[in-house]
Amino acid sequence: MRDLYHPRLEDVGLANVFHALSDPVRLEIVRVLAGLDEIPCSSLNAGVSKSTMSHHFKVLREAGVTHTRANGTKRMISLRQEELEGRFPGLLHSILQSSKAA
Amino acid sequence: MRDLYHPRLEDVGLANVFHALSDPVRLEIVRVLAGLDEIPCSSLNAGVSKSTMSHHFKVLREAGVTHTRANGTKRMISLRQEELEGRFPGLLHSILQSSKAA
DNA sequence: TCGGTGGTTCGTCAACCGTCGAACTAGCCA
DNA sequence: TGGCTAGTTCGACGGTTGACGAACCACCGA
Repeated sequence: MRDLYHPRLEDVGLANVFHALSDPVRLEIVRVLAGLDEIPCSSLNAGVSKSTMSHHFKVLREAGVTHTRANGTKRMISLRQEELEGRFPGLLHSILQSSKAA
Repeated sequence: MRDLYHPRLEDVGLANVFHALSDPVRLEIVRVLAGLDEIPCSSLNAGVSKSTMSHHFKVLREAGVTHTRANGTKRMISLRQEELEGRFPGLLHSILQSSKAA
């Protein structure tokens, strides 16, 4: 397993974040992650294969949306909530509100 | 020229909106449109060909983000600001804030 | 009626996306 | 060591995207 690249949030563009959120599977991941602190990747299941999930985790991570950390054989994933708030104030909150409504 | 399809906003998913905003050209269009009431399409120029602009206008329109209306030989385009606010409260505002910051 | 203007549509292209299964890797525990 | 579990990587696939130019269409004004 390679190194886990996490971009600095100041290097992330808004369009990149939107791209990461433009897939229903990834949007659902973010929705579930909200509020929770840090959960193992394995506890997320969107009905797609694990290689596909791995791909989606990578997209979210490289867009600066999530943080992933190795913990034994597991990966712990979390939202970069505070950092996102600093970079794009109010955005995440309204996304979560909107996804709740939809 | 065909009819201009505008979806009902209740039929639009959040992922569709994000997809529409995941392209820098379209994000810029939305940014310019914000605050302005209604402007002719021709006054927007993002450095791409007019067929490409037409394509982007269509994507935004079909994602429920903008409204387009024929006016003589011109097309008038506007943000569906109030409707979007009703469907996804706070979202557009934070998008505009974030795009201003970025 | 004819030309110009403003947009759309079409066909094409290369690039990218989401998905999968198969193969692989890394850590844990017996 | 050997097997189990969790996840990544790779290669392939079918579909979508963003871009362009060429052709077309609709309206306006002369």
